[in-house]
Amino acid sequence: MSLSTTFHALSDPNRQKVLDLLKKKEMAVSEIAAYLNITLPTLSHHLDILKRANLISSRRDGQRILYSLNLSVFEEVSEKIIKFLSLKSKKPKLDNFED
Amino acid sequence: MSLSTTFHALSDPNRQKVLDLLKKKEMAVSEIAAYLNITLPTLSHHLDILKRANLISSRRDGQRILYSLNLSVFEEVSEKIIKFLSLKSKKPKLDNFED
DNA sequence: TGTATATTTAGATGACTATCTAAATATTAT
DNA sequence: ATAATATTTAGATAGTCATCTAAATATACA
Repeated sequence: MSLSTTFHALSDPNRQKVLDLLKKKEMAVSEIAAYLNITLPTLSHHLDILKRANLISSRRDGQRILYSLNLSVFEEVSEKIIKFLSLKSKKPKLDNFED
Repeated sequence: MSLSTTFHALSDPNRQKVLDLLKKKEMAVSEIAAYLNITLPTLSHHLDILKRANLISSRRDGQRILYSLNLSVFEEVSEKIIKFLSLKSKKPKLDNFED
């Protein structure tokens, strides 16, 4: 997953809210929706983007589908971003950019 | 500046390269261009986006325009992003999102 | 003053985004 | 089986994005 894909996934306020919610606990779609002013299809779309960015996962529980943060991936990604933001990095290997 | 604006500014690989270059030193547009496979107008556009996100500044030096990282802002922004990425954050005040 | 160099602005294009309503799918309960 | 609940998919729309070429602006040099 490229840094750009990750940054893009994080660049929408509704997706940021979703992640903030899922940091606390696993949640069903309609439960998440209660915190956002968007329709369920739109939320579904955002969840799909976060899923493709590998930041969250889902599992079915009866009628509901529960979404949760991909903890380990999220941490990896955070590391990567922090490294990118770091000013002390000596050799930015420009040719090695994934993008 | 909202987190979304910042994430968006960071979500393009060419802009990431520009920032990585400017972390090292102040650079003229054509100097930066040498590292990227885009035309000067496109680079100019990216510089404008980074500038609007308050991540970089420019000053004229003769014919050239030198771009540099807004060090203090860049650090502030990094802090903000790191806080957002932090899993230990207790109370994500969802209603207080800038976005 | 005219020419070369550096950068930005204007205008266009095709791709992608967030959003919606309506319809489809899947599960549970009666 | 039928109805209710939960979520996703389909299809449309208006807006934004990265990119380009061509033209404009600004500075320096001869």
